[in-house]
Amino acid sequence: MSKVDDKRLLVKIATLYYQDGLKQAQIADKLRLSQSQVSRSITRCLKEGIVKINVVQPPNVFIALEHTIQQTFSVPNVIVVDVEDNPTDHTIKRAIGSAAAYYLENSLKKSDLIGISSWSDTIRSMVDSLTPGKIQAKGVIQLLGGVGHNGNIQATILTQTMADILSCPAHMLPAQSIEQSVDEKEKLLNTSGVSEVVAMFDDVNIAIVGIGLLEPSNLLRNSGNYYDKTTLKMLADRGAVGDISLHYYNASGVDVLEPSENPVIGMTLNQLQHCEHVVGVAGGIDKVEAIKGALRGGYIDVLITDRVTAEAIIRR
Amino acid sequence: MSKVDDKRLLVKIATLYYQDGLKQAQIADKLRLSQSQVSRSITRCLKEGIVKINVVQPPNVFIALEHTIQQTFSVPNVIVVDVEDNPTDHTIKRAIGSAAAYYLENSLKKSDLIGISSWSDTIRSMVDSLTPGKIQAKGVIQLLGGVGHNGNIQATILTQTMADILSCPAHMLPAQSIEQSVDEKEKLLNTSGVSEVVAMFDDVNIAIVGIGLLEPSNLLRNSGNYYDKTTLKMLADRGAVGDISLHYYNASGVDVLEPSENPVIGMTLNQLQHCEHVVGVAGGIDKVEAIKGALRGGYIDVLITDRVTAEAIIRR
DNA sequence: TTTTAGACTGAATAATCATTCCAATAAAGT
DNA sequence: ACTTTATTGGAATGATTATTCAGTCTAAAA
Repeated sequence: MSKVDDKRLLVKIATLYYQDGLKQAQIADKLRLSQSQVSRSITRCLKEGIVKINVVQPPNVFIALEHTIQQTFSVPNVIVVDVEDNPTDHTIKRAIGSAAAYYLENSLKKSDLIGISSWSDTIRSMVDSLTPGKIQAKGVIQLLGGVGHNGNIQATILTQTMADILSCPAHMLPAQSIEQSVDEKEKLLNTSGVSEVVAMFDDVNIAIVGIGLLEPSNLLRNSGNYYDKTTLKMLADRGAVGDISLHYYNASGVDVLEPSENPVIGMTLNQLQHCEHVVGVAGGIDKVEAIKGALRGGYIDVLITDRVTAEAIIRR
Repeated sequence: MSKVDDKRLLVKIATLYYQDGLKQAQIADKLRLSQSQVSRSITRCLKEGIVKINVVQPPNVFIALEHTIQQTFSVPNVIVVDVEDNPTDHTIKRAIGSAAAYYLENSLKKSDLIGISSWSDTIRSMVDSLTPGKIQAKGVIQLLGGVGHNGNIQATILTQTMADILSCPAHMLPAQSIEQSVDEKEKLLNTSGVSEVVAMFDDVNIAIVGIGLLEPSNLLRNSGNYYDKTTLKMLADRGAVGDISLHYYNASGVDVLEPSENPVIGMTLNQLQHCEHVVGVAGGIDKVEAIKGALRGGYIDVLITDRVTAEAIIRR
């Protein structure tokens, strides 16, 4: 059989298969071949470029960018949303929040126990974008203390709102974010109300976390729940580039504090690494190094960010 | 939630499946979906044209056939595509459309102004096979009126779709195909909207035209844009064997109507002869005489047809 | 409000496809 | 001429994908 005839046969098979939608068995029957031959021929068509499959990339969808980040940092999934070229902080948070809401609404299972790190504007924006009643969860649990001594209840409200939207119980963490001392923390960890919630951390399926800078976010600053200048200086000296739930890590993603020196009540970085599914939401040029650190630390399973930040992440 | 997010997910799934070769189960796992969802999404991608599968007809399989037609009719180029022995009309149109798309994608320059005669199933099929974003053009212009009195906008849509695929402006011809009378036509030719477009006909580099029978095509019949019985009879009496853009010619390829009796707004046969590059797409045994006429008239620079029709063309 | 039709979902299963295995044949080397 | 090695074909099998089904939810209609 000549090479041309061979090729013609391949084209014929490919046409019948892809254009006419025949099953391999039908084609085999028609052309007096075995089904396996047809299967092999189709494979060959793909390899030899007789059949071309292309995925049309609509503008403002950035699969390639996502792919690059996934490869570079070994993150299972990255979602990049479109923003204009000089986005405001607010625009970014809205875009990411909306994408995160979409992601959650399409992937949440009723049996999921969701943990949220409550001091993030982006997560707040996500909650705003969620459609109440559309999906359910098993529960929402606060991954970081949020009842400030100065009567701040923002974080609690966020958790409760989300639980309402998902028609499930909310589990609050009745503690400050940062306790006075490690001793204080230990004591609190043994009080009822705190201990039950902390014990649930290991059951959290999905953790939704923001990624923060050394500089505290607006929400945090207003709450008074953040480290004092001296400690911040110390963290900076140890190379901290960002935080997740107030646990600071360096450029390689390593926690800069020993457990014994950490006064924060909340899910630890170590626990996060063992959590089944961690969704990290963060965007903005200033957060690039913080995000990279989080990725390197292997804390994130899905990164949701904006185009401009994503482009900055892959630039060295 | 938003349409963009929805599409983004589809594109991502399609990319992972077709480009990265992941199994549906792996994708489901990665994106936290069920395998069924992934399968259904892929089907949707195919249906919505997010994924395009093209079977490339290897060129020059029928060199002898092509060569004979070129010699016999002095056509610069003939492309013959393979079809089975008793092809359905639909099969033929798809095969030719796909070959035409391939031809276009490999020969179009960014500076080309493309004219399409909009009432052809084959051209529609070609447009379906084009991959959006793969190539660009300067513009797409409608060579034949397409706004029917009965609200028909098919032709307009085809032009617009093609322009979108080629990322270029579309130039519509806001007129019916066949006007009430020659007077009516003259009047319309002077209205703005029509005159600008008609003036561009001479700048068209590449005209893509179907070749029609005296009997109107399905598309035309449905639109109501065709001659009445009496006129058709008259055309037949004058020996009309086929048409290009509703301009009818006889077996020798000579226009059967004087300019003064022609109520059609669109590129004339004379203009077509002077057009740099005319691609004629047509197939089917019933079209043999119409195709021969078009070839004899010297209207076609590239004929794209199917094997069975080609064989019939060279049989006397 | 209740009803009904339609649209989704995921689990299970049916259908389809890819691959393995082995025998047969052909090509190349000794 | 006779191995040896490579290639090919097809049945059986294992893997993957599409579809069905039963249940849930939504939204329109009564």
